[in-house]
Amino acid sequence: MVDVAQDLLSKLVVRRTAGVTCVGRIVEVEAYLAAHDSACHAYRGRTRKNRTMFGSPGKLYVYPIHARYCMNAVTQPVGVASAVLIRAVEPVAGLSTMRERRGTDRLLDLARGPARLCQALQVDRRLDGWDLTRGARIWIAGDATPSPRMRLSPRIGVTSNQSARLRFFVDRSPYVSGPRRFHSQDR
DNA sequence: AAAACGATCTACT
DNA sequence: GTAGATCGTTTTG
Repeated sequence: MVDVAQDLLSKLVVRRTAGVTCVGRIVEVEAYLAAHDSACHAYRGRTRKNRTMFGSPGKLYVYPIHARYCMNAVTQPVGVASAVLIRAVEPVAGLSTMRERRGTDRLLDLARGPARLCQALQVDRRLDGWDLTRGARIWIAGDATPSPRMRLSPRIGVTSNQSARLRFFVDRSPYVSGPRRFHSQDR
């Protein structure tokens, strides 16, 4: 699970909408660990809102927060409600479209933050439950980029289980949201 | 039907 | 660094 989160770092999120393809390199993620993690949306059991997390792996879990949306990849077998929150990507392609959607020209503000990147990639709740392995609309792609140096820290914005270091981010990337200080070892 | 709640963002010192 | 805005969704009466 943690290894899945770490493996997502430096992979690409590809988002295809009518006539436009936007791509971002993942530079920051957080892991949420089902039953053992009081900060996980699924901690208190299955509901309509978190049902995607309880489903099969490889699905997109989109949830609303503070009038915005954030996206996760479901990672574990059916019934184990773990997911990886994608917190920030480095814009790689489709930048002009991302600027339009975000309403800013500032490169660093395009996709630095979980709700910002959803806005830049035009992801909302209609994509909740989408199959990321389908290779359409939105999916994850690898590339030949060598594994970056990775840092760990507590997760951002959670009010419980703050001692867990389940935030992973690319060392020295300017596209990481929140504090870039780290509390632990690299990979 | 009303109120409360955020895994946040923006603008401003 | 932080106060205030924000609004879709869930929870409560």
